[in-house]
Amino acid sequence: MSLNVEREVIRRGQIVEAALREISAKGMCRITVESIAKEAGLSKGGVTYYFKSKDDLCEAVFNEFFDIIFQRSKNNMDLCSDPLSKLLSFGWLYNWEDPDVSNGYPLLFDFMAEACHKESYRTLFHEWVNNWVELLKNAIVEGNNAGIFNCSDSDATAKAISAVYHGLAVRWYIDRESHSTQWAITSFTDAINGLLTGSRNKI
Amino acid sequence: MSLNVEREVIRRGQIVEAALREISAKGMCRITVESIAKEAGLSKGGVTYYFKSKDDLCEAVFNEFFDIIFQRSKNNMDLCSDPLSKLLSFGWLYNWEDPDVSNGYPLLFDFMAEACHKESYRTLFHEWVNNWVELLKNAIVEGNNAGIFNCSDSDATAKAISAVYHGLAVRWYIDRESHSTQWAITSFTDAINGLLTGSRNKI
DNA sequence: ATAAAATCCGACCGGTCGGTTTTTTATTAT
DNA sequence: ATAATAAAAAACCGACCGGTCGGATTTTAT
Repeated sequence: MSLNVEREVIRRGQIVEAALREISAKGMCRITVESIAKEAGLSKGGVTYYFKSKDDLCEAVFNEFFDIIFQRSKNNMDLCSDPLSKLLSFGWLYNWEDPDVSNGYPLLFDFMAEACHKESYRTLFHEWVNNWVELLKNAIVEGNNAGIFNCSDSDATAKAISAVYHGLAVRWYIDRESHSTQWAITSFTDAINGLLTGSRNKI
Repeated sequence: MSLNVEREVIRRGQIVEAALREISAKGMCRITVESIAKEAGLSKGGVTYYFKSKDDLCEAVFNEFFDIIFQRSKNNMDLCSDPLSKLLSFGWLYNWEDPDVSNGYPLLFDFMAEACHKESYRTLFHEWVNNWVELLKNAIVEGNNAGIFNCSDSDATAKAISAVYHGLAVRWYIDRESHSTQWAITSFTDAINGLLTGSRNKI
């Protein structure tokens, strides 16, 4: 019995990871249940045994993906001690060598395109952003208490920081010839500084 | 003859606009040549007479879309006299009532998802961004000359401003309950200020 | 050892889509 | 008026996809 459960976990993991690679490589509307099965090393029937529909599987993929990125972000931030470097600890998301990164953006873009037409995807996105914002907010409040920042609206500021990172990442990923990693990091730093000291947080 | 040309221009316009509405409403992978034809008020054969493939048509749609947005941005900016308000003249892109806006984002997101897998889309994106950056760069240089700004790297700064706007727009559009228009505008203003005076432009 | 349950396979079905071809209708030129 | 040409509609085709299902195989329980 416990071996069955074990196997189920393993199989679902295999399938989700294969689907993740497939979506990232080809895009959601160009993949099939069969191509995922092949990538996972089993048959179409095998996949449908664990996921009752393609949509079902895709949702699992996105959940997994968001989880991975968030966990890594959190772990990375926890390595930093001072509040400002915590806010700047997302530089790893501009690292091409990292498979989570290079595979991640196509996935994220596909997800957002879908989110325009699917309520459930929008709420998932909302939750993901929210987790992220909470992380940033904690760092901001910490900085406020330490007298480094002086943010009266930590929530809005955190949301803006998160959004700014995203915007820079889009350009960095899609139009890489014109948007270097250095450009992204410098822009990120400068923009965050502006947000921390901006009109929203003036007394 | 010239009457035929006239008609062809009109028809192609009809079809492109119908396709634009369809893509925006349903997403690229859920529309068909037939649904576009229906929306345009003619038959499948009528559409393929003017566009030899679906891909062909989609490319025309994106070209049209990028053109519209850029032209409106430019016109709007030209209404402003001082450089700073020129940089801030993109507020209309956070206006739900505007159909170009509410229909535009799903289109843009679909486009970006596709761009991950299609070289030609990436170059189109590059050109679009570049046009936009030139616009911003002009305003920055103007501000430099007037002694209002002091940007040593107007290109990188312009790119960052453009990217920041984009990032805020994504959140504003997809997770609207948590990201108000006021939030977007304030964030935009503060971030731009940070970019204009940031480390990149320090002597 | 054997029954029962879980797992996996691959053929198949209904339906859809993009693209092509054929037919019909409208327009133009002589 | 009629032939010729262009435009639009309709019919059709081949390919593909998601989901189902019967059965083979493997694992677990008795």
